[in-house]
Amino acid sequence: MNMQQALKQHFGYESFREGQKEVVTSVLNGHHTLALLPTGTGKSLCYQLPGYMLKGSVLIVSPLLSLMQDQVEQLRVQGEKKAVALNSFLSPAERKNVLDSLENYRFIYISPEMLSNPYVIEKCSRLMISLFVIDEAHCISQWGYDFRTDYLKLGQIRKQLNNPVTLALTATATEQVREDIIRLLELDPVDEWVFSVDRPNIAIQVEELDHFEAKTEKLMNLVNSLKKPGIVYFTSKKMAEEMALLLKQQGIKADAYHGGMEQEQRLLIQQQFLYGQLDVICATSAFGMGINKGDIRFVIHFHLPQQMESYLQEIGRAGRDGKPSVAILLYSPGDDSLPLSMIENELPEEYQIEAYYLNPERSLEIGLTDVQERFLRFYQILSSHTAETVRQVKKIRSERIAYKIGKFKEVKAWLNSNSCRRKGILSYFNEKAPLRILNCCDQCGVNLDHYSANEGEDSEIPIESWEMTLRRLLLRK
DNA sequence: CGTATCCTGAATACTCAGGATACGGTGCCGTATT
Repeated sequence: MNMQQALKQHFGYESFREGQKEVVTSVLNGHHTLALLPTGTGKSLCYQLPGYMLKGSVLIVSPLLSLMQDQVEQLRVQGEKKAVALNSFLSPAERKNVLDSLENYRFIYISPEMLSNPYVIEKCSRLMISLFVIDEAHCISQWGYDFRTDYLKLGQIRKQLNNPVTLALTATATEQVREDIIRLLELDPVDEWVFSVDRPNIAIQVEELDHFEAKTEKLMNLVNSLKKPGIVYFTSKKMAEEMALLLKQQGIKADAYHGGMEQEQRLLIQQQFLYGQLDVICATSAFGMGINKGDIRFVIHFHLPQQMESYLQEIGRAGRDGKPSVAILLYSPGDDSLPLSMIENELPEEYQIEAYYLNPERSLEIGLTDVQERFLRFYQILSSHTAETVRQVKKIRSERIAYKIGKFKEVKAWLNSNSCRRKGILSYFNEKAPLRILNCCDQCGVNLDHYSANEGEDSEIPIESWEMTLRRLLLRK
């Protein structure tokens, strides 16, 4: 069966979307592949289709339990029964059952943490793996060095799994991050498929306000007037909750979503938003990965993102249906402080590094957070000499902090620039400037009235400029 | 670096100014061996 037939048979599609064919072909030819496809392109098809055409099982590393459950659920709906999520939702008995019969599954989803378990590696190494997939592969670079260090082990694990053909998928990765992914996974040689991250139907607006109160007031006005549904991003859980409450009091169907809430509650809010019972989600960065909602009309940032990648990923949740949408970033003096302090506080301080390695018996007294403790434990392996470990970990710490501050400074530079916002984002991802579009950004000119709830359903909001239309027509085959 | 909260001392006020302090995001996982 060829690709086209398989596509029709298993997914019911007649044709591929941009990028899918190239990625699938590369994988079927047995090449390690890194694919950067814009949000909403149907990345899962890139490994599911080969899964049907190749012999063996597809092993998919996924960052979130909810994502895995969703994917398995979706496969079941498509009629695929041989799919399983190997994670802590399984009881010990279920887990043993699955591990003892891995070859019966065509699609196996797993977390990097679970896949770091030696017993699990051993079981998987006996499996015929047709394809090893890293979904949301930017997590390797973004989380691997500190927050979820098991991501850094994937290169080693890949070898223990006998070097299976590997596909790394992401929607946001700069050239540097892509290099990082390839190096850490030890993919050599590799086919890279990089498609534009631009989303021309999303207008980009940045607005500076004099102080915090003005920013809050602006937010209220925007949420009241803009066409919904929409997402408002905050850096603080508390603020997300307070603003959700404030919006509710104004009669807006809003609610909060963050990592501190009960799993059940998070799921409920997500479902309500998905099915239109909620219009506005006030969320932290916990919200969004794997959210498949096409009609999100606005994404507002009430706090500054830590890096351009996060920003692009978050605004990319708007307008997946291709209809005009808007991304608005609000900031006021002093907004730098929160991201900067979070960067500084994430990793252990120098004295804590010393205390942890030099006086392990006293390490409980130095008040390490969960993340700090795991960071120190992970890098313990660096040297058999304690003093050397301390020296190296201090170095890793300061380099990592400097790197993250550098990333944040890029956000600031973008904010303070006087040129086209879209051009700024694209050049950050090494893309050339796009053709001039209408309703591009605050620098090029954008009329927010177009995005207001009062604007009629059928009103046309121009996106294409005449130059673009002309070029599109000329290029048509 | 800001905001929120709690405490203290002033002055004698059903308070208030100002200092000290804490806090701020993302998620996986049997720390026994099967």
